[in-house]
Amino acid sequence: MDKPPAIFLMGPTASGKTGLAMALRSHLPCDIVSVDSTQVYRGLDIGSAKPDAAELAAHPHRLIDIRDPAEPYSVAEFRRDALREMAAISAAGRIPLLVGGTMLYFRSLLDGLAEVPAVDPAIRSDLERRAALSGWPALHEELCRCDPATAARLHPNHSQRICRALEVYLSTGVPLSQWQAQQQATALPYNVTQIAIKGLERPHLHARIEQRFDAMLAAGLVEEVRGLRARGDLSEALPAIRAVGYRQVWRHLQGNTDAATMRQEALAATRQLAKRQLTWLRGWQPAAHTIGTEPEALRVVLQACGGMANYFDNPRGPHPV
RNA sequence: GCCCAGAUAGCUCAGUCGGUAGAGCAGAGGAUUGAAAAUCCUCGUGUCGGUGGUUCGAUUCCGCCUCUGGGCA
Repeated sequence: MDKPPAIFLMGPTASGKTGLAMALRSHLPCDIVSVDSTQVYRGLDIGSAKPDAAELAAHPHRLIDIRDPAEPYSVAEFRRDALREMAAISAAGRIPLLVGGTMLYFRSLLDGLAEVPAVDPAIRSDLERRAALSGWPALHEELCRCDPATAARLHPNHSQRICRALEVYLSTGVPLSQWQAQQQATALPYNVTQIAIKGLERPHLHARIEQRFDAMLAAGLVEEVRGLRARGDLSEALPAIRAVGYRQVWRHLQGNTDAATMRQEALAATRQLAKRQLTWLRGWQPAAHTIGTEPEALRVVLQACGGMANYFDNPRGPHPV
């Protein structure tokens, strides 16, 4: 094995990833990198199930609290940031432990991304304005003319991806499909052990989701969101405020829903998130080791990491640094 | 006790001028290349509250019963 080791710990929301990651650290010399599109935002603490201050002090997480909620983050930035953090961890002779549930982010590390130049944000707002007038199917027809390959893959109602494809073409003059075709195979320079927590029965996972959301409410989630609203510069259009839980509480604070309805909507949104994460995991390539969430899982993890057993004896790793 | 209105999918409800019914939400499955906790696609048989009656045929009309709202006592 030429490449340094790395561990991916993936799983649906509320499956116990964070706890397991922290437990792993007492057995392996690893440092945690968060793979979570919501925990990147400062001030989104309770609702994003961020580890608390004591946990973070004992187990530092990289790529948490790196963004203001008013500034959207993106996969491309994640990939860049994560590779940088992983390199730093490896250079220190430790193992990067990537933990989270944002499956597109994991995917981007495994497969790379097309190198599309940044696009002018004004183009997107213009497209959205036009969509509001004539509907996304009309813009899909337009995409058929400038990027038929991408258009063929997209349903005429698929707002977000039609918008992205059009803005890339309008901004760069080159179809998105062409940028993607030019993408070079960029193998991740790590020997990755992938672990997926997906053994939970659906009713059990739903029960955990409910229990955890009620704990979030008890911990002051509504107050947290009230504070975000009080800033005055945030809106439902931002990815941070669209996050599961935040969106529903935001609507509640606007007076659109009562507390009971807000809770039901948030629970449903969380279940749906977990379902989508499990859909990713079901077809995951290369396949990950599957584990449950109980203590025995730790043993399975360590066994799966057997290839790095030498790290137990030699914390500096198999490579001279 | 009397009067009125309801009772249809897990939930909220629509509908059938009598020919066994369909939306939204929930749920399930899927997609996923710079918003991804996002966005989008597909999937609806349920004693039409119970029971008698009219009818070729009743979830639909009529009677009674049960339950739930509301009103009057």
